[in-house]
Amino acid sequence: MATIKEVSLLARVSPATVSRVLNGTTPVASATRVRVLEAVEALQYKPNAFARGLATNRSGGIGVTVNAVSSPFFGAFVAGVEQVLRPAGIHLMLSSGFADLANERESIEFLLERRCDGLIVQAERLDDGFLVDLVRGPTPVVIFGRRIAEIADACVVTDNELGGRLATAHLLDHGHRRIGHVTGPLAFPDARARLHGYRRALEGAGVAYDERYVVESTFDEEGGAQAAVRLLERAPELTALFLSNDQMAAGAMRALRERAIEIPTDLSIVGYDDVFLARYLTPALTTIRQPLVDMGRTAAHLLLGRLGHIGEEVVHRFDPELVERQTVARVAA
Amino acid sequence: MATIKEVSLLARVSPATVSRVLNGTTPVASATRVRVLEAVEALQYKPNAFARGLATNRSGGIGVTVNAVSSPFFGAFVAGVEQVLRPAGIHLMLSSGFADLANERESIEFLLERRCDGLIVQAERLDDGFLVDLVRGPTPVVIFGRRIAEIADACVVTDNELGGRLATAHLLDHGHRRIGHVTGPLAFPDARARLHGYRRALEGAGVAYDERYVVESTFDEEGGAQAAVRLLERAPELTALFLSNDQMAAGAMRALRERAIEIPTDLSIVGYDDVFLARYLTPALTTIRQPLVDMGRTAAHLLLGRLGHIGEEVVHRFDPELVERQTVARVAA
DNA sequence: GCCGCACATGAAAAGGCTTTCATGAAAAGT
DNA sequence: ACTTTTCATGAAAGCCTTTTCATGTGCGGC
Repeated sequence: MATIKEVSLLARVSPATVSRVLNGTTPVASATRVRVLEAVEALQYKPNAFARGLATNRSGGIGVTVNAVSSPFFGAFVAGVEQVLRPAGIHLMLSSGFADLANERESIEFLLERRCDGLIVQAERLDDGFLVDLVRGPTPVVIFGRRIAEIADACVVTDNELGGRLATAHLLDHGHRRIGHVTGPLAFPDARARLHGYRRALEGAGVAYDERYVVESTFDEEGGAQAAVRLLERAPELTALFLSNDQMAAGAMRALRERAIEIPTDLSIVGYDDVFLARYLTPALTTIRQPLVDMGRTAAHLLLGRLGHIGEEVVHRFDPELVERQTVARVAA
Repeated sequence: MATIKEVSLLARVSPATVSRVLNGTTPVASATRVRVLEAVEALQYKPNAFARGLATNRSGGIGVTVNAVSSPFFGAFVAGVEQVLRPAGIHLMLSSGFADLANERESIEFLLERRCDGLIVQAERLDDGFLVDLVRGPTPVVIFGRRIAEIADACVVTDNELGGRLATAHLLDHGHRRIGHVTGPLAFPDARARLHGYRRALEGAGVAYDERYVVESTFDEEGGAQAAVRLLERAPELTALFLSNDQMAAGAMRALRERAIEIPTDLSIVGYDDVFLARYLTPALTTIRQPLVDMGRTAAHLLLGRLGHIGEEVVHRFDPELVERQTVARVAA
């Protein structure tokens, strides 16, 4: 593989000049510039990323941590990130935290050691303090999917409370008054915000919040199934259920079907996330969509800004929206 | 950030010795070793990846290209890869090709320029010749999901023909004789192999292959929907359909439901891939599963082997298996 | 027609690590 | 006890860029 020196020899200039041509740092006489470019072409010269990194202390790569590469979220989000970073010549270094505290921390340290120029972090378990320190540290960081007040302008989030309100309001609009809610683990801010939105929507409609109608569970199918069953045993008068994510909703739907509860005739359901599968459930799931691709793009733009590239104006908080499908029925008022 | 020199000063040794301790390249007297390690600890020293790369010409990272990060495939596969690479201290550099020829080539070149130590490539569009050259080039490469005879030991694949046979045999076993097949674009070797399996299974069961029963389409829902409709118009006597992937099957199911064709009563369906959504379709889709996580792990192991790490014995060709759910009904013989 | 300037370019240092080669001390052999 | 070998360690070169500083050329201004 050719080095800058060989190029400089062929072009009869110094290595410094080659560097200048390639990086555009200093004007170079156009005659010499062409000579250099020809030499580069002839030798198929590609700058050595290590040497460049050593000299500039920048890597041209940014790190991305996600809770789980295999989560359905992840794909759309990373696709968005890549869409903007790739044209900027920046590559992605990937590491997943598998929703485990130690692992998430390790992922980040791993990436940091690799001296990436910036970091996009989607963390579920790490506490706010850690993230605040991280953002205030030397490496530019943007936090995805979590809003932390002290570092709000490093965060790209959706308004989970709004989402919770939308979901609940949709049910209220359809005449439901006894609406249950299965939250995710309340350790997750997302789950808390959605719950809060649920509560506010109810109160806004003059429906009293009843804590018997709320149950906390895990963010997976099994969690949704069990919680739904438990909730209906405890409060059979419920006419609708809002679940804190689509997987949970899917689990609930299955469990209820097994118990011969018709959806939406007997019970209406709203999920959250508009994950791929929502469309495929039967009946198709009414849910709340987060604009993941856009959020990925935004996170990337934000990071570019922090890296000193010309920053676009950027929205930090995205509004989720309701996607109406077939799991909500109207109920007599 | 501390450098090796500062460590060496603190430990009262030369930088060379520090390097030796850290890399274990040369034995070091245990007394000095402890001193060095203590100094490393005290200064929180992390070797500079650039300098190291420059000196060794290795990056400690491997590149992964996939056709689309957002494909449901991708997550499971990458998770497998990461499971083995991460403990080896190797990081992933990611680039997606978006199933576009120019893009795929570019992805690979991008990664190569970044001097990654190895490459795991899942390419859909690139021709065999390119991949052969790539594998024979200086950088270790393993090819995922595609078998090329000349470089078979760099390939990790499933036996798509076997998969096609399994799907078809399952239908035959259930008494079906008039079985349609919607193939993916025949430009894809996977699609060809599945078709071939379908054909062999039929012939093995003494059922004549009828090309009116086969239609080529795209690997997405729309493709599946249109092809299924077309096929049934052309050959209403069909009692079963084997589709070359799950997305297609999902599309077909939806289109058929709209035409009041009951599944599996009126028509049985088998998909391929056992993508996440297969479980969630109603009725749940009977399909062929590929062990993606295992394949990812294997690809990673294989690459490690080529990188000179102790290589585990490795299986290159995985057997897919049938996952029986609810879209196949028995038919009177 | 001379001085000072701008401008293009080169020389060289710096960046942090690995690795080869050399050296000195200790261990083994006679 | 003296030479030979082994072993631990240090000195220094090399990896390839970028970037600062210096130099030389040609030009405009007086």
